[in-house]
Amino acid sequence: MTLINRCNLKSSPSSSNLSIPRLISLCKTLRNLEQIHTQIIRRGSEQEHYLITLFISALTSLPPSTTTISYASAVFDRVSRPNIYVYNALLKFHSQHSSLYHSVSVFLRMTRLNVVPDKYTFPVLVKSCCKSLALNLGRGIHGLTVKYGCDNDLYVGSSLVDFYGKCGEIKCAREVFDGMHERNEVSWTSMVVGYVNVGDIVEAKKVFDEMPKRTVFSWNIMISGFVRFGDLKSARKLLEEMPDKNVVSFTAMIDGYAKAGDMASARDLFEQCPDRDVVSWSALMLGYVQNGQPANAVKLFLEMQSWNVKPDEFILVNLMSACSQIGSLELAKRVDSYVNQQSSLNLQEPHVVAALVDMNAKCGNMGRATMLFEDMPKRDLISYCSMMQGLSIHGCGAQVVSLFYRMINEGHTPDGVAFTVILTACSRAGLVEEGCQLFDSMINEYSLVPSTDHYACMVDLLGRSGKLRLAYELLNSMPVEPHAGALGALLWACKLHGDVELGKEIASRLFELEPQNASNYVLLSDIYAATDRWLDVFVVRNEINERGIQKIPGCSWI
DNA sequence: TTAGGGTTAG
Repeated sequence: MTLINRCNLKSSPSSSNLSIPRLISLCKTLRNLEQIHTQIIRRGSEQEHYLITLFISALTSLPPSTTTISYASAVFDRVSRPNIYVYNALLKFHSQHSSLYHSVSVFLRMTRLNVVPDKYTFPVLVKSCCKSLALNLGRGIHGLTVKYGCDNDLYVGSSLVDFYGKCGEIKCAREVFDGMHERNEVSWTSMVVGYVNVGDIVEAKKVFDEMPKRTVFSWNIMISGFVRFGDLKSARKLLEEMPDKNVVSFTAMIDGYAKAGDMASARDLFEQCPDRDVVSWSALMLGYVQNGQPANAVKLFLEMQSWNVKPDEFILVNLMSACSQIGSLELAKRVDSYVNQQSSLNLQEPHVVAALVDMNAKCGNMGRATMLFEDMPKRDLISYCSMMQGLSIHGCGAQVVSLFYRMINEGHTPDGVAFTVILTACSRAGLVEEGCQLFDSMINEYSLVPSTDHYACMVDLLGRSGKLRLAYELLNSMPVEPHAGALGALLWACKLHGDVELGKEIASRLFELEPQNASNYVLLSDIYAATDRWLDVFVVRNEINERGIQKIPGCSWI
């Protein structure tokens, strides 16, 4: 039965137009709207601005898809002389569903046809610029608000404050904000968002404190602002003071505790959280994954299912990461088949496939990982990195290198992460020449600045292959102080190749950097022991005891 | 005539 029949509304051309707005307001799906559209055409109402405005607005509230974009444009294009309402409805549609290009071309078309933009035109246009961080275009539009006399409007002002703040132009945001004739909670909140965005948490708090009226939005932005800059104490204080906390407020705080590694507090707050949604479950689960508690992440997933919360792709990616950490092939198989049963999810999403590839590779099912990777209709940088990483941990260095070049040939530009993966693979497989060439191309061809991790990879690569002096020179040529990882890699190499003198020097630098890390002392004592320097062994061991350093007992999974 | 606006989170 169609919507028309269900509503028991006549569809004859003589019936009043009022029935169509009523029908449009009842539409929940694209299919419903298509039925109404048929009615509009049948009644010859395609030129009625009122109806078309309502129709495009209804399309705007549907979930985004390529079908709705072409549909909205097609409906609009049939109107011979659209008025400002129709234009504004289409602009709003584009600001939410499609690219800045669409919005701008609609705007240009309307001004060319002498349709004068009004105070409703600019907020949506500014929002489109904001989404793309199109600063110069936004500035131009700001100028046009003045030209068309809309700059004193509350909504235009608020959208500009938001726009400048999000683009990092905080001075411009403040200027617009200070010049506003009238402000409401949204204008104030946008100002707070701007300061949080540029990292000026002090000024953000000042504006927040000055706000005449705070909303749940403004409280939540301030809490997540403190969380973002690691000030958990202030965030928690605000959460306690907040009158009507919602799930977002709690989730921001849970996120903060999880990032700080305080999973006990995160869990505690999660228990107190009202109306927990999939985002709050996800925040806690990600915390468990990132803090090396994969078993708790899996347990939480099972708990979530008993609460009948539908997992989304973030939850499943977390579940797969947890599974990768556990490394159980049995669990991986179950999770793999579970994920594949989730028909509501887009399994072609690159990051979902990347997680599946990663999980299978880390749990020892390289066959399945390869199949998933090769079956992808389109491979992106992330999926390539997952596959290369998988091959790398299985020691297939040569395959990683050829995959890396295949990735480039497919038109992807390697980033810092991709180079970390490839350099690690070269190091593991002893591919010294390839590694050096790649490190060189990273700097000279791709203009990337190597991070301390990249240097650590190279030091490891050179060190393992016995080129200790080269590794040492590279270490000293680093523009920033090498971190413990790079020094530690060289110390290992010294042990491997029995270089006592270099080992001594590197160890002393490491002792300064991490005086309480027992493994550095043990490594140095091993280096001495290998060359029968037992007195030195004694001195180092003694130092461990004197400094009260706790040795972590060795353990094995085997 | 009727119609339309801006701010939060993995």
